[in-house]
Amino acid sequence: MTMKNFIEELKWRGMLHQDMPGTEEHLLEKMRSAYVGFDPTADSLHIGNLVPIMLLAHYQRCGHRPIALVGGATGMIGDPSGKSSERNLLDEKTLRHNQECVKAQLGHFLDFESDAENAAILVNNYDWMKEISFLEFIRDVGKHITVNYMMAKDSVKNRISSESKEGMSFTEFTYQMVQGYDFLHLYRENETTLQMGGSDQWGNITTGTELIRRISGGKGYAITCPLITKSDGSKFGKSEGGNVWLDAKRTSAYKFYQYWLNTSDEDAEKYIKIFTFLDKETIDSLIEEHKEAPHVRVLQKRLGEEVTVAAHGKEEYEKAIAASNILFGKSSSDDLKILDEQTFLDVFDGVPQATVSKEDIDNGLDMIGALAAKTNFLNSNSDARRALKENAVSVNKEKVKEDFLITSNDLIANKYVLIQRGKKSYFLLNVK
RNA sequence: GGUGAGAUACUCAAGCGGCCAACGAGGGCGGACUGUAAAUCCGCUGACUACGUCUUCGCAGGUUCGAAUCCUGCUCUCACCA
Repeated sequence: MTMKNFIEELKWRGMLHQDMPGTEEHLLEKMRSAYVGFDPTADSLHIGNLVPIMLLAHYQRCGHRPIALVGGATGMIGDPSGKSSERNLLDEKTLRHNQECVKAQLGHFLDFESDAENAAILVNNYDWMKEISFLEFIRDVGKHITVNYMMAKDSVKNRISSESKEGMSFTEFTYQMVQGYDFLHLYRENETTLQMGGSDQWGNITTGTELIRRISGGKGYAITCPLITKSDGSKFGKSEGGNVWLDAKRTSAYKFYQYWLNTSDEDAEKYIKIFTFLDKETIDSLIEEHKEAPHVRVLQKRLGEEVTVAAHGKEEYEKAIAASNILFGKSSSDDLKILDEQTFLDVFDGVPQATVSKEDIDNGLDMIGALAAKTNFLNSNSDARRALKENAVSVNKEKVKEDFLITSNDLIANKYVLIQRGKKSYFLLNVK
């Protein structure tokens, strides 16, 4: 089996931040195993985790074996990297639950199932860490690393010195040892010779290679990828609602797709290389196409498609497209009325709702009542009047005036009325 | 403890007896334009039974036909001096 040059691949995709000398040659020799750690602090990964996931996925496509390590043990300690304060600890039951969820999500990107030589493996460091006693650990592992070495790491320095008043517990100080031990363990058990991670993980990873060298006399390698930024300076992976999660229950496929679609032009060029498996020629021609007609947003659309299909599947992606067309396209009230109830609810998932009685509708519901008096969608009747005067209000996608009355003719699926203020705020009237 | 300055809407900040629901800026919202972007332009931004009425300018009283504006007390903030 010939290996595709993984380092080469990372370079043109802009995913290589640092690599340990000799890594490229090491990977070209034959199939190697590499791992990335995932933190099971929640029952879902978010798109911030997507970069390390893609590292593994690209790695597998280059012919190597990816290992996803769920940090059951390390998650109990908390990584001090980039954290200014002590972290809360999770109990074992929560961790186990989270691990199961994370595992399912990784399956969308990595091939765990096939019997190919380089099928992905999932491991949990709790499984080996729980057997080790404290005495054993400090004698067999701790003996090999000096405190001086550990103190020199940025993650530790930042917390102990300078303006940080919080200090750092012994537990967090130990973190790098525990993570380092993972590498040693995988090196011994699975012939894992490479650890990858975000650039903030460099310090932790090198503690691992150090342990491998000192204890086993072997050689471990390291690759880090840059932290993903957004050109406008805001944080990647956050929308108004908080994190963008991979779990559809937390972030609907529609919102997930929208997040990618709203990427700025500049970022889209970067992201399409990182978050999709498209080859260089395809991406180059897409970028070319995008430059000629930026308003068509081919880059954003393709990016959204690739990532959404990967994370949620083709069907969910198509629903997201349909929803997007309804919300942002030139859809009319007729388009809305065709929708079945379930699709309708999916599209307007998370939109504020209020219930009004059937009689109100039969008598004809005036717009002040629909917007404020009976529903509290807007803060006050004045606000409602203002919105109407501004020509901002639509019922079922059609602009209405102050004297409009909602009647049973306006019901969608016989029980809903869609009200809008402006382009972006939607309200759903539920008729009972 | 002493002296001085201040407290105005989401934020900053005018106003210092009637023309004040309160200038202006930022923010927010809406409209036009547009690519579901950026920039730009325009409008709105206390409430209500709405050409009018009511409640708001730290809190409580008072003077006056009339107070955010003047007086008294209180609370808090800031600056300077002990």
